[in-house]
Amino acid sequence: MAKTALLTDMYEAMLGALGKSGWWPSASPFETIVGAVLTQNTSWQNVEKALCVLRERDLLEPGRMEAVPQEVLAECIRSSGYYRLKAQRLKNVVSFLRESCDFDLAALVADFPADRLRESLLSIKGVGPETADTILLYALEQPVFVVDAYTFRIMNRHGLVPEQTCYDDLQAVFTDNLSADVALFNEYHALLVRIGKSWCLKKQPVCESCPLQSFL
DNA sequence: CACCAGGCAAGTA
DNA sequence: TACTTGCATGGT
Repeated sequence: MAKTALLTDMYEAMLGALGKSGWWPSASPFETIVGAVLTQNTSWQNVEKALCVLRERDLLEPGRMEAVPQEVLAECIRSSGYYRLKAQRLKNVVSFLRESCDFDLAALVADFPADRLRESLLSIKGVGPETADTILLYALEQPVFVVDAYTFRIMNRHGLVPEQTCYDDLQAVFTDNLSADVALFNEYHALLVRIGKSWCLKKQPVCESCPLQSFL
């Protein structure tokens, strides 16, 4: 299929231009999950500050995050924006982890196939498709392709998907044409985000310096 | 000053 | 079903 070759060429172009990304930056799967919630519609720079505070307070561990009052948790993550909302969302996630696997993330993966696990994650208030897939790929190392606003912008901009493409359809473009490989999906999403940040794909035409220009 | 950032849920018509 | 709005800080 031609799309497979196109997607592979795009990947190689980005990797050649930017190099390996080394995602997800975190010390533990739980920290990755917390970061996934905090980065919802928020710059990673602001998320890092919140993660630093959580680390200092020794709260990047599910049992202690469960124990701390929500208002205290909210103050810790103030820099990440939507902080009252996200404190509630983190509490929801921690409750889910307690009830579903007693904080044993490996057991979570062992007990459910990835698609059932995705449904469970989506049932948590505050966990939508991107956050669920981010948790599955970067924290639980399942071969799930993460799609986000950058992915859509880039693919739409290059005429590869129509304007009103929904999350699942965009995700299918990748999963239907690439092998289900954790390392590949990890790096591919990371590269799309990094390209999206560096090359102004918002209003102007794609810059001449964009590694993806040749795919227009 | 305006605008954006690695979304999501709830409300409205 | 298909929009719209609230959530909120910090950088450019």
